[in-house]
Amino acid sequence: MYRTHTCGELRLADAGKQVTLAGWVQRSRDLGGMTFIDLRDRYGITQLVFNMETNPALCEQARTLGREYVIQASGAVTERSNKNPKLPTGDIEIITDRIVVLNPSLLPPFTIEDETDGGDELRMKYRFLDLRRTPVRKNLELRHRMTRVVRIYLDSLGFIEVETPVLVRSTPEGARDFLVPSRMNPGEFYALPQSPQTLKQLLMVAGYDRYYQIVKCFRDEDLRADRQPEFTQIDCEMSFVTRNDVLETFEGLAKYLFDALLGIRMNESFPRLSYEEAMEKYGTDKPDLRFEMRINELTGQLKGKGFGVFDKADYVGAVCAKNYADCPRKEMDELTEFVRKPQIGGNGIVFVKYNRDNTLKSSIDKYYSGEVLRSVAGLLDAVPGDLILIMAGEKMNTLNALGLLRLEIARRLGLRTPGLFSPLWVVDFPLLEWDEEAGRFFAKHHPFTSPRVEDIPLFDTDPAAMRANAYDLVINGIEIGGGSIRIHDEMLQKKMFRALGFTDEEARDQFGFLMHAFRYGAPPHGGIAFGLDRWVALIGGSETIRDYIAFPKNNQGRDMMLDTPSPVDDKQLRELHLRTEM
RNA sequence: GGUGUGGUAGUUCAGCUUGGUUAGAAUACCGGCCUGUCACGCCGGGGGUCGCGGGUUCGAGCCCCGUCCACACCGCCA
Repeated sequence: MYRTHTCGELRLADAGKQVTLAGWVQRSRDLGGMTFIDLRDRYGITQLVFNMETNPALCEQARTLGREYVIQASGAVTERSNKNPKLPTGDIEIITDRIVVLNPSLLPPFTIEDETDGGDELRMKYRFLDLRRTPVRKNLELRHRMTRVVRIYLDSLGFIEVETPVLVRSTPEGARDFLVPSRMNPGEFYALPQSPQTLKQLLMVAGYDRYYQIVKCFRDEDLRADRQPEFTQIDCEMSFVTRNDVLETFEGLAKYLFDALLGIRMNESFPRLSYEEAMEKYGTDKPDLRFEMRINELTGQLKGKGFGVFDKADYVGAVCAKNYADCPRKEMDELTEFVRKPQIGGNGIVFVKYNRDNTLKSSIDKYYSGEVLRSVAGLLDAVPGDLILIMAGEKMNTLNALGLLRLEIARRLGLRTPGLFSPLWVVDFPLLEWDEEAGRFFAKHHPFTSPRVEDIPLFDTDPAAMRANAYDLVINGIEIGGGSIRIHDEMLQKKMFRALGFTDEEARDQFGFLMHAFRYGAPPHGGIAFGLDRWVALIGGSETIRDYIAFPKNNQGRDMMLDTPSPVDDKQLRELHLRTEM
């Protein structure tokens, strides 16, 4: 037995016990006559003490221990004369009588502290050392508690977890697939699943009416702070349910999670916003509702009054920043620069200050009467002290720019309150999206999403106007999950594939297994999938999911620690029929 | 594919605006002193291909061009 206790559990009540601890040397303090060593493991830190007077040989040995040496120490738990209130074990120390070096350590390239001196790159390369740090460990512990809570909740509702294969069939729709060559089937490939979508639908056909799986998914697309090529979904599907059944079931999951992990009670029902409403009011399909600052359309009020920029515009809209009328010139310039960035593509901003003396001041005063501006202020619920920011241009571009401007102002004014969570459902997404480049429609969600029943006739007249039985859970401006009521009828599924430009043969080729299954009694069904990494990062207070993944990939999709992707032997390539010449 | 920021001691950074003596700080590391520290303290020390390549110049960490790498974002992500 290497240890009798962990480094985090001994208290004053344990004083007098003879114990053996094992762990890593966090730090040592050599005071000459005596030496202290902080011994660390997953559970905490316990102080070892060595005295030159009572045991000089051992004290000398303790001085030779370097950072991150793995040691075993035995001794008596003793009440400290100088207690450390910052440490749970700070009332006691171990008067050590024996140490064994289990393994020495090279000097770590960065400090193993809560606030490390190591940069991101180095920490990723030495992730096994970074994982020793308390903040990183706490992130993984949070992730563990979260998956546990998810399983408890879904199990209580009769969901069963079913594993689906990782080697599946490549599909043309959606993200780029990771491909796996088949040795036994020359020239043919498996694909890693982008999600278990069709498999869970087949489980519904099989009658497993409440399924879930905490499952790795793979997408070969460029990375972001909140996107990794392999990530984890909480994947769920139910049979004999309406959209409302699904939303209520998983609103329950969200509430249960926030309560269990953060002690936050969400008593109100989550607001439900249509996609159209979200776009009109917030300029995005994933609005941050921690603050208001809605977008208001002003096209009717401001267009056609002689101000060229607005007259030419397809759309004029504005947001009202509360208590921001004192915004200095420099900040107004920065905001203008912000919307003009190529990624945003705004033309500029017209600022209207609602001064505290009740006057309105803007650069467009000469084009608009006081009454017009005052009515605009009224429409925006502006009061003295507020700042109105107006943008104009093509409608969707301008809404998008106003949406980003809204977030930027909120960031500057500190309105995106950490620790506050504002969830909502966004519903009624468009079913299809026209792709100019490909010259055809693509499914906005995926090709198995059902259209709203009343919109089905539009398949033949106006596909772009069709709304889907799809929904997203959005919290604080982050898309946490999404799903839909699926198509369970072969004919409707065929119609959908035709709308996406598939011939019947192509559809049968790619998704024949699903369409075929629909002929054998497919129940009405629907479901949802949540991004576990994003959700745990949100709860942990970060927007970087890497912090919550034990071994993440970098921007280029590389694992810096394993140093992979990497070349492979010609022999392997030949076996896989990827190389024929010798 | 594109835009931006960065790359200088083991590490995190300053120095670059305005080119000019031996490239600094903190921390880590090493040595010495120290019996109640807990971010111990004090004294001393070692440590640099200024990412890489080219150019301008009497002279480049600093200016210019190219390139590689990291991070953030756009495209992309059903």
